[in-house]
Amino acid sequence: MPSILRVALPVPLPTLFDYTAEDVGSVIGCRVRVPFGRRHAIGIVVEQEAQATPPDRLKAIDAVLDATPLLQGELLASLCWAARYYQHPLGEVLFAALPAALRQARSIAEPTPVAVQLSEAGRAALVDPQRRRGTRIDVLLQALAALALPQSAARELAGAAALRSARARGWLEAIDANVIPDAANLRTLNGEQQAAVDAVRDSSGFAPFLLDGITGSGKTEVYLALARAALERGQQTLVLVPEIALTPQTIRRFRDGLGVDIAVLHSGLGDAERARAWLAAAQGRAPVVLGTRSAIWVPLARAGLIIVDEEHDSSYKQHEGFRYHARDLAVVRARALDVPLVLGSATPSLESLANVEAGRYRHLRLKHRAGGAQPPGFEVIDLRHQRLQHGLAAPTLAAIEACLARGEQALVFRNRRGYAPVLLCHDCGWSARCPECERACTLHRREQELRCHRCELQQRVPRACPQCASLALQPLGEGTERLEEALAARFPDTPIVRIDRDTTRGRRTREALIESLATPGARLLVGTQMLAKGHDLGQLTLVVVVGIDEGLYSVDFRAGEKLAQLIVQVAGRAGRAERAGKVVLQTHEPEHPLLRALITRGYATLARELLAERSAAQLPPYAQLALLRAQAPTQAELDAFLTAAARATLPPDVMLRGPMAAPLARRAGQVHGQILLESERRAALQAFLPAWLHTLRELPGQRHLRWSIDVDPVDLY
DNA sequence: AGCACGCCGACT
DNA sequence: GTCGGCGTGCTC
Repeated sequence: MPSILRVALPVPLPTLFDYTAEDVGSVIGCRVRVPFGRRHAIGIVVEQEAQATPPDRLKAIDAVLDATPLLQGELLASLCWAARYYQHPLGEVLFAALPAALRQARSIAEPTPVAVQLSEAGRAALVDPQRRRGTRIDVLLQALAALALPQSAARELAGAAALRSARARGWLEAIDANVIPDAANLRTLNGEQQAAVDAVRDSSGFAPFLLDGITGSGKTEVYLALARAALERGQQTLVLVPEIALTPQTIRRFRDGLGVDIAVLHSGLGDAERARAWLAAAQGRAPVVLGTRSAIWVPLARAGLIIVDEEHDSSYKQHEGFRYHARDLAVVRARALDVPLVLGSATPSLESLANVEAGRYRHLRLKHRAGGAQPPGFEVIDLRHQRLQHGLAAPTLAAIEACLARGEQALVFRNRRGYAPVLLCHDCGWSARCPECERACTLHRREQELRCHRCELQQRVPRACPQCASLALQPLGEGTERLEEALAARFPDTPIVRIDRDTTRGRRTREALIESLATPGARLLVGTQMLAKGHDLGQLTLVVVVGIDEGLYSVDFRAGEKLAQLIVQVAGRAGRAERAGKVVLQTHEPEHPLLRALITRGYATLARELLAERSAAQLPPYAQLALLRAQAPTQAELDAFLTAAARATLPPDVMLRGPMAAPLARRAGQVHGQILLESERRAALQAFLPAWLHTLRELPGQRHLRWSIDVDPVDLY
């Protein structure tokens, strides 16, 4: 019987397209090639109904491209849910979830084996007296004599060439990576860790947990034990980590801890590799999938557990196009898969803490540092009336000096790279701005460049002010480059390592730099966010945080939460078993309530206070937001659209604020504006949005206009 | 998003 | 006389 297929196509249209097909069987979730306008396109079937006499005017599909569905069951349902929730066209959502290699008509790459062991021939070769010893192949055979290795571990051990030639000689054979080798080396858990593991392991079905553990408390050990337990039940674990945390160090930790090959998904991967990891997960061959934000869309044939590490991290929110939040979707998927979910953080988001308060998540706490290290103490340095040397106060420098004199290591943290965030003319007030987006340009002195950190646009540094020809151009404020220079001048005999995006171009240099930190001895580190988490920085006993005042004065309602999280995360780098670390905070507002609360009462108490403020002000997580952003070449065109949008008839429990100018209202020759929708009830907002967006699409005069909707925006820019 | 159709300016 | 500018409209 012929059927009608409802097909999602990768176009920014909020509709599905219907086609006819003859005798295709069940093809929901399969890719199809279809005629579309005057061209052909690849789409995904999302609905199918048998119909003896299809209405004419429908075109027929060209071909079904998959024998088995690429997207199915729970994943397809979650994707449909996300498309509706984030108000994004389903076709684009489905294609965003597919690895690029599968978005085309190409057939699926043959999977490669994920673990290797010695074959019969390999065992014979091992004892063959004729065979040369001490070669890389020999090393490989010796290692495999003891136990099977994940392919990646074998490659790392002997090199790709040796692996290839050993396989060519028939000495190796592929085995199922789900065989759990004895190589897993899990550390013994302390009582708190064990209690957390037990709580999750004893849960059944969907069960969300907030694993709230201070830095150094060993959250990763808990993840490993849980993943191991899932492995023993023959189930898969999906682990999400923030962008900057997905390092070879992290991957190795999971692989060595579990003794299985880890399927890694991140942006740096080639199309083929990505497709292979994705398919391995889909077919249930990958026992553990580790990835960043987009890995939330991996299909899991035998799901057992989802883990979101550093769940407060804002890199889980996609900032353009399909603006989803991977942490929130982890909840959706865990529920649909009926598996436990562990959200881990030393500084949980207020959203997750509110879910704990509401009884929706269970709260697991790790209050002690593994190995008995002391938590660091805080010292606030009042910058008022102080003479600063390149942003550093005398007491700060004294603390650094004392630390170095003891032969210990200090970290100076500044969340701005470059030399100075602003270049200002002292005579006329001109400042260097990006010609594209009008933002202040950062001075990079070594390269003699002005760079825009938003659009990465580069200009030469002018010798004189372009406006008044004065030579009095002054760098204003300090970035990591300037701090490094100032510290090098002040402590000429101490080695200084700067770690930011400028000094770590290329993955390898960053790893090398960080590994060089492990050697003992006095040393100064200067760095950005990159240093705030994930890495083991060795022997720090002092952390100095520069530039926190910017966070205290920000208009963003989440600025306080973000600043507190940053300070706690950076502070977590300090201290070791024998000696408690110290954290120096420089500020012009030593009495600021947020700082006082954080230092005297700690993050948990501060978070509770911030939640009370959010509740009183009716802000998230106690209100739901959606932000309409629009841009046009002229103010008139923008205003016409936004005022028309604001005229909508609202349901009683949805509030509309605006139109208002966006922060950075003019950039790239475009005027930006926005409208904010608020509601106490998620359902009310969700019910209103589709109709509203429908009327927006119908509005006339959208020739030069671009607009988008952001459900649950993380920053209102 | 593509890709066509369509109606107005400077070129072999 | 045409090549091509991008405005506008459609895609089952």
